[in-house]
Order: sequence, then C-alpha cells, then structure tokens
Amino acid sequence: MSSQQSRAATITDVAALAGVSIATVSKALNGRAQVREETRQRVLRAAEKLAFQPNALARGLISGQTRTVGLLTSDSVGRFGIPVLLGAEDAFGAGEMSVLLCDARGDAIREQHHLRTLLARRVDGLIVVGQSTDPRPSISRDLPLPVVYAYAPSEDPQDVSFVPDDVEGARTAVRHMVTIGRRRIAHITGPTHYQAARDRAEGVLSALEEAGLSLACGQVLSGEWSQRWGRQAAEIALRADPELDAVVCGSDQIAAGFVEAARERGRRVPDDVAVVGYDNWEVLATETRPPLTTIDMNLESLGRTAAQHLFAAIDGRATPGVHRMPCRLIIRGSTASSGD
Amino acid sequence: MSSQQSRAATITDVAALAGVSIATVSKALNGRAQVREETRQRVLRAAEKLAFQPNALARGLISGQTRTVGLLTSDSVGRFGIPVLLGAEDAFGAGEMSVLLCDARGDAIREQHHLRTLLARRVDGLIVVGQSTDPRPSISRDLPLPVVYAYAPSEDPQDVSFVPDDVEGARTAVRHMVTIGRRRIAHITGPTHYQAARDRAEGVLSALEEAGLSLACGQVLSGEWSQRWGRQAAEIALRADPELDAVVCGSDQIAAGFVEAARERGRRVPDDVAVVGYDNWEVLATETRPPLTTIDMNLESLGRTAAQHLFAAIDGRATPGVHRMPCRLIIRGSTASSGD
DNA sequence: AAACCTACCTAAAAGGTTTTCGGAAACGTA
DNA sequence: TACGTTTCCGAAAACCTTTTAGGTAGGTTT
Repeated sequence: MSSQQSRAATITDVAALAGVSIATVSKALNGRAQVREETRQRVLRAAEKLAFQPNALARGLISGQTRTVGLLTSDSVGRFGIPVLLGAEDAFGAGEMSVLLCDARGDAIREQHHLRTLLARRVDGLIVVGQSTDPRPSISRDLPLPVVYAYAPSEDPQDVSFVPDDVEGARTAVRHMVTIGRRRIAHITGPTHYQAARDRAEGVLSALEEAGLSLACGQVLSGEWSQRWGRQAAEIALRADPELDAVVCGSDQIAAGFVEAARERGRRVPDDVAVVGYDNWEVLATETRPPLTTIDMNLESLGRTAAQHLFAAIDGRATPGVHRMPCRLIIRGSTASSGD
Repeated sequence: MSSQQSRAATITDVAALAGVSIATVSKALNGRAQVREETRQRVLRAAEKLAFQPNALARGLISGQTRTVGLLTSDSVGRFGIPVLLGAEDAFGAGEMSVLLCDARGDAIREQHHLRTLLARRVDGLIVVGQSTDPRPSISRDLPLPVVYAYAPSEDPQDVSFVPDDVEGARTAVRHMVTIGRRRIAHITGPTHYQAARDRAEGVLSALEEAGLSLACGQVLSGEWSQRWGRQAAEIALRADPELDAVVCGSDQIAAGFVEAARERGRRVPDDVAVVGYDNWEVLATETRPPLTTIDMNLESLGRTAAQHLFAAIDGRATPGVHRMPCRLIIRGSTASSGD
C-alpha cells in the first residue's frame, strides 16, 4: 500500500470546503438549476480538489437503480462466450452501466449461488450466456428483474433469447459454393447431439435442395469438433466421392483438418475442392493454406444486441421469443481461386 | 417481463411478518447472540417465506466494504487476459467476492473512465490485466485502494505485479532438449520489441551456455508471432543448419508452423528435429502432428494468485515488487519419440 | 410601509441495513 | 420488599446521497 489516501471524500467534505450545504453541492454537481453560477463554480473547484466521486452505493440506495447488470456465463473457457461478453460490455461501457461477471462453470448449484448474490446486489438486469446453442433451463421464473439469454436460448419461449441463425448461416455457405460453380458438395460436421450440428446440417440440406443438388457422399459426415476428425473425414469423403468439388464444414477446426489432409493427398484447394468453415476463428482460419472462407456468427454483435435489448427490457419494453441473428460469409482463399 | 415480483422484500417486511423489530431480524439473520432461539427460528421462517436478500448497497454503505473487486483489462480479445481473468474470478467466486469487469480496449482514456466509475462504486480492490508482459504505466499512484497487476507488470516497482517467469520457462525448454540428447538447438521467436521474446531468448541462451552448447543457426530467429513465420523460419533454419536436431519456439503458433513445414520437407518430428512450443494453447498444440511439447505459463494459476494476493492487500498485507510465477513443461509427441 | 415576488440556499427526510445502548422482563438473592 | 443479574428485545444513530419543502434576503409594487 504505497500511497493510500485515508478515505474517499464525501459530499460533506466538499460542502465544508465550498462553504455551502450538501444539498447545494448535490445540485451544483448534478446540473440542477437553483444555484448561482458563481456558487456552482466554487463547488466544482472544491469537488475537483478533493477528487470527489459520489458514492454509487448511496446513490443506488435512493434511486433503486444500481446501473449494474449481471453477466452469468456457463462457458468461461470457451471461445463462444467471450465475444458475447465483450459485445455486451461494449454496449454497456458506452453508457454508465457496469458489468458484474459470474462464471458458473456449467454447475447449476454455482449458478444458483451467483444468482442470489446478484439479486442481493440489486442488479438492474441479467444476461445469461450459454456454452452451446442448445436450449438451457430458464432462470427467469419469478425473478424480479429482466433477463436476456445469449447464444444458448432459454427453454421457456416467454423469455428473451438471442442466438445465431445457424440454419441460414449454413445455407449461405452452400449458396456461395453454388455461386462459384460447385455441384458435388459434402458436409462434414460435429456430433449430432449438438443443436448447432443439426441446424447447420439442416441448412446445408435445404439449400442443396433449393439448388436442385444432392448431398455428396450420400450422407452428412458427423464426428468431433476437431481438426483430427477433419483429416479423417477428408480421407473418407475423397475416397467415397472422387468427383467431390466442395465441402461445407461445421467448424473451422474441421475445415482446417480437411484442408491439410486434402493438400497432402494432392488435391488443390480451392481449384479441385473448395472449402468453407464455420466460426471465423481467426487464428485458425487465417493460418491455414489457403486461408479459410468461413461463416462468422457475429457473436460480438449478438452480445451487443442482447445488451441493448436488456436496456429496453429494463425500461419495460421486452420482446419475448428466440431472436435469430444473421451470420455473415467471410470469403478467403479456400473458395476464391484468385489467391488469398 | 413475464412474472416480475413487485419489489424485493426488505428487512422491515421480515420484521413485520415475524412480529419483531428490524434490529432483531438483523441479529437473528447474522447469527448474533442476544436473540432467543425460538425468535430466531420465527425470523428465519419469515425471511425464507419472503425470499429476503439483504440489500448489498445498504450493507456496503455501513460497512464501507463492497465485497467487490474491479478487473481492468486491456486485452479483451487476447488469449492471455482471459485465463488470468478466469483464475481471478475463480478465486473470488469461492468466497463472497464479486468481480466488476471493465475492458479498456487498450485505450488510456477509457481506462481512466473505467477507473473513475470503479472508484465511485467503492470497489475493495483492483486487478489490472495486461495484454503482453511488457511493463505498463502504474495507475496505483494516489489511489485509495489496493491494486495488483497481472501478466503485464507495473512500471513502478512499489506496485505488486505477477508475471510468468519467461526466462526460466525458456531455460526449462532447453534443458528438456538437452536431456533427450539434442545438441544443435535453434530458437525461433517473435518480434524483439516484445519483452516476452527478449526474456525467452535470454533464457534459451543462458541454458545453452550452462550446457556448454552454442545456439544453432548462429542467431535467434525473430519474426512475427504467427504460423506463417514458423514455416518461413523452418526453411531458413533447416537450410542454415542441416544438422539441426532441436528447435525451441517462442510460441505454439510458431512451433505449429515449423512442424508443418519440417514435415513437408521430409524431416521427421521428433526423430530428426525435436520441437518445443510456448503457451500451451491447447487447440493448437494438441492438433499438430505430432502434438506439441510446450511451456505452459499457468495463467489461471497466476490469476488466482493475483486475486489471493489482492485479498491480502485488502487486509493490509502487501508484498511489493514483481513476482515471477513458474511455468511448467508439457511433454507431448514433438519431443517424445515414443509418443502419439 | 406593507405586501409580494424572485433567486438562492438549507434543513430534513428517505433509502435499507448494522450496531450500540438502553430498557424491560424475569429471576434469584438479601 | 428492595435490589442486583441475566436475558432478550427495540429505539435510534450511522453510512452517503438526492429531493422536497421551506426559509431568507433583496428588490419591486401598491
């Protein structure tokens, strides 16, 4: 504790220094009328001198508003929760809101515990961030404050949820392949017990149907969300369908594995086989050879939107239901023949 | 707002329901003596029924303690800040502390702004998380609360900082190479304007000297922190020194690039060339072929330690200075010939 | 000179909790 | 009965700020 001041200045200290009452200080500092300009200046100088910061606790006690929201995540380590978190923090940070971060580590007990302390702290609202797009139990029942779910929707349709539109995202990927002239398109993705895998497969199939094409390899190739599976699947797919000219992958990891294996087997990407990934996980997608065309779920934007919607809900204007947020196509070398 | 209760219960409501004064309620709930067991039970039942949660604002106003710490990060997107953040949240979450998250986006102005609001909220302490191990300006001067720096140390030696011991980490990597019988060891790393690159290079050189070896390739190969540079450097190094039998890389990204390029040039890893990375960035390190032996900076542990130290500092027990936290070697296939 | 207005400022209450101190009741003792 | 003890409970102050209602001083009008 090198240079710790005794204690933070209060409005009383400022009042004493400025030679006025605390009521006048409050009005001067908050821009109220009813205070002479000269007096206001005197107060301002005194506050400046004492580095006065109004105690947010006292203020919150009166107003009933803490200007704080809770961010309850179940997915600390994952790369999905973080961008959402950042988008939310971004939206709030612009104003005067602060974010109270709680990580439940996927444990319901811990989540309840955190919920209680957030309630005790009288947060104005709550954002619940999931670790996958699978629906999760609602916590909003009988809760005296607005709640918004991000990434993982609530099971209760009365709640407000924001999720990426994976079906449409996958459709976008397929349409892109069709646009660049590909006809034999396969789909390699993660475990089917993930909603994300099912949604993306659904999108792929519907877009293929629309284009009058059938799925290459005869079926969706489901495995893990790993590079290793991407490599394995590459061998399976390239053997099963030598005419294969495009692969839509369920993740960038899978796509990276595919690209690597295809390259080793002498297939040129994108000339022989075009590849599109999913997630736009930059460190991966930009480092493959060639860099990956991929679908970006706009997670930061999703987080920001969720936060903005929470503002609306705090003001009493909520729009229940699951809101599907658009994804966007990022074109890189794995589908663009003209270099990376 | 489907099922919003009118408003949270206060201690007055509990007192009325239990037929006692608010003072008695407070004492009963906080386990004070001076209250008959039967009365306590009555109060407890009333509180339970009303789902009473003591207002943390009121409580903090009295006690002068908010049981809240601020987490000020400049590195939202990076993979270094996050684990530290998690470790800190972990250490606090175990107790009753909450974390107020602020992201300055590397902007000094925004940092000042966040600092002011944290002060206004009367946080009990502050953790400042940097985005690299380069020293950063102190914010603790004349601040009326304890501050701990994590990952990026403060420029002021009076402050308390926790950083990974990169010099020793790099030495560990080299010693491992020597242990498995390698003699011609090169070092490929990131830009020298990073403290991390300089520290790791220093560690490599000192460990080589200790072992009586000289650096292969004649010099440290500095480039970017990217896979691409790892590939380029592989060509340079393998041409410059065909007898090369080990490479210590400054990051897993560089190591991944090196392994890939070496493989393509027909060098077997680890049989011909052993490779060790840095960071233990799992998604990368476990997906290369073979998986990477690497140095883990124990960032979560570092964050936890910083948080625990902040507790101590809040209690008035601080230990100024830069604390270097040990790294650990993770052995995988890129140095273990019998491995996967 | 009395009444009124305006401009500026202050006293006090409110918000919810904890803590201190005093008081009341019950009981035992002289 | 008078007094001291113990046990339990309640009144009130304190934390810091904002807001409301009221008060004072000076000037203007009748």
